[in-house]
Amino acid sequence: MSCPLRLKPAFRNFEPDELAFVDHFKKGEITLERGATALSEGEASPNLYTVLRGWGFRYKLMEDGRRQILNYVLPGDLIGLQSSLLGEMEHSVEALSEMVLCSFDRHRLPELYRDFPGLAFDVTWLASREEQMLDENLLSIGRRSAVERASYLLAFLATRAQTLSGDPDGPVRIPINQQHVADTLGLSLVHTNRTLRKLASKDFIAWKDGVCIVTDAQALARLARWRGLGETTRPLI
Amino acid sequence: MSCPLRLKPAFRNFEPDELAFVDHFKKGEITLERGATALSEGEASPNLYTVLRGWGFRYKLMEDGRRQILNYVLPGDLIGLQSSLLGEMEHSVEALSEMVLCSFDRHRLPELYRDFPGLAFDVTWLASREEQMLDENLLSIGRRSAVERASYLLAFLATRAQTLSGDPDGPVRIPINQQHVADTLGLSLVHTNRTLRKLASKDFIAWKDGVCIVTDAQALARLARWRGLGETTRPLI
DNA sequence: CGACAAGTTGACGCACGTCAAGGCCGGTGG
DNA sequence: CCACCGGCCTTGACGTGCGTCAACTTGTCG
Repeated sequence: MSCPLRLKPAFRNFEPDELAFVDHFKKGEITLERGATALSEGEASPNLYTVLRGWGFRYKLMEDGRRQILNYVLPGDLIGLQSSLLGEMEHSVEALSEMVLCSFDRHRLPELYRDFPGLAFDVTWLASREEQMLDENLLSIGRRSAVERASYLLAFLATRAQTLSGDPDGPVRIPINQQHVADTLGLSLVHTNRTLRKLASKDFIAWKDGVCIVTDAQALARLARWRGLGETTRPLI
Repeated sequence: MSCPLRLKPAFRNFEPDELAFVDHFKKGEITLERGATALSEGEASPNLYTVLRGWGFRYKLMEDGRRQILNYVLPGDLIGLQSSLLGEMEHSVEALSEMVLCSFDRHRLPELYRDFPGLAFDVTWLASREEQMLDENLLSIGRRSAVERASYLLAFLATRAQTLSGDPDGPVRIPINQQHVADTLGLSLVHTNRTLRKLASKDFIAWKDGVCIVTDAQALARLARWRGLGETTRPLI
């Protein structure tokens, strides 16, 4: 049951015994429709997942309906770690496209830590990287203008997608709509639309069939004054 | 060299061999003045620290000087993990008061993972908790109004301080000024001041000698529509 | 005494939010 | 075949929360 993701250059190579354990640790695969909820705020999921295919997003809701998207999840990302460690999810995860998840039994996480320190290190690595992304996101929402924020977000997502696909240039298709962008940036839908139109008029992006096409990620990064991701190869559980 | 922090009820108990390793892992103690920088963006620090005493904050800067405070660090928090795992700090840490740090050699982290899975688990736990705090912070900046944001921040910091002190009520002294609040909330200094005055006029907080006194953390939490921290006892490295 | 850090307040402008309407498109049902 | 609908994007008009500029206060330190 070898994982097709492992072949990608973005991921680090594993030792045979590590691979054997991960296979063994794996419970099964789950397919989600676009719009389906992978994990819900408040639940104590028995599972931990690695995204194999598709896009999703993590978000929080307030009682009165205000929604904040915290980050996006792409293939190779680990989700549900919070509930595994802290007992309960404090955010939800929803699929943006059809999504395939690889599920693990969270009760066997101590086993992983006991027998495979290299993999345990990788779990921490992934958590730390998520933290780093959140830091940049916080800077963006707190201190960037609307145009800068939108530019940053799209450059960020395009870069992540490019790293995965291995094609650092060329247009990227991001399966989100403007409501997602608004809820990520902390802006209203109307103002988000006006902001995105500015980027579209410069031909940095385009909207088509309800998805965003990023045609010039570098220009967006420059506009946002964003340095880019310090990408090295990464682990995959 | 037993740590005075360990005696506090907020932290979990350790096994003797774990304690022995942590002692052994420990390189020394560092004292920082108020305003001193513990870690700098861009550097690859050879150290990992646990805060023993005092307050600090993590922040990022943009080239043009805009500053965003990401989170605050209190006793028991681990700092410098990013640089240990990902190679380089993407944020800085500055002391808000005199601060004592316990330093560890980051090159020995693999050793910790290899021989003490329980401690490795704890490191991940701390990273995951940090992520959870950032999530709430992001919701706050993205979706809460100025008054709600300020209320949330002060309730949050007061709660953390109370958990550490073991005194869940009573006034809390938070060693920050209004510029820190502004840079945390993503607001201007002037508007932050006006917002804080509203909270002060309701006697939820007071400013004195350049520090904030929180007198009614629960009222602040209610105002911010914040559910509070899901605090259990926590590990300490 | 001046210099500086930190809080406070008023006046004014702008970036953003809100309300409202309309267009485009694919899906569904008569 | 058209009628209707819902999801999504778009645009105009107008209001407001917050930013900016500027000045004053108070306390502390030299």
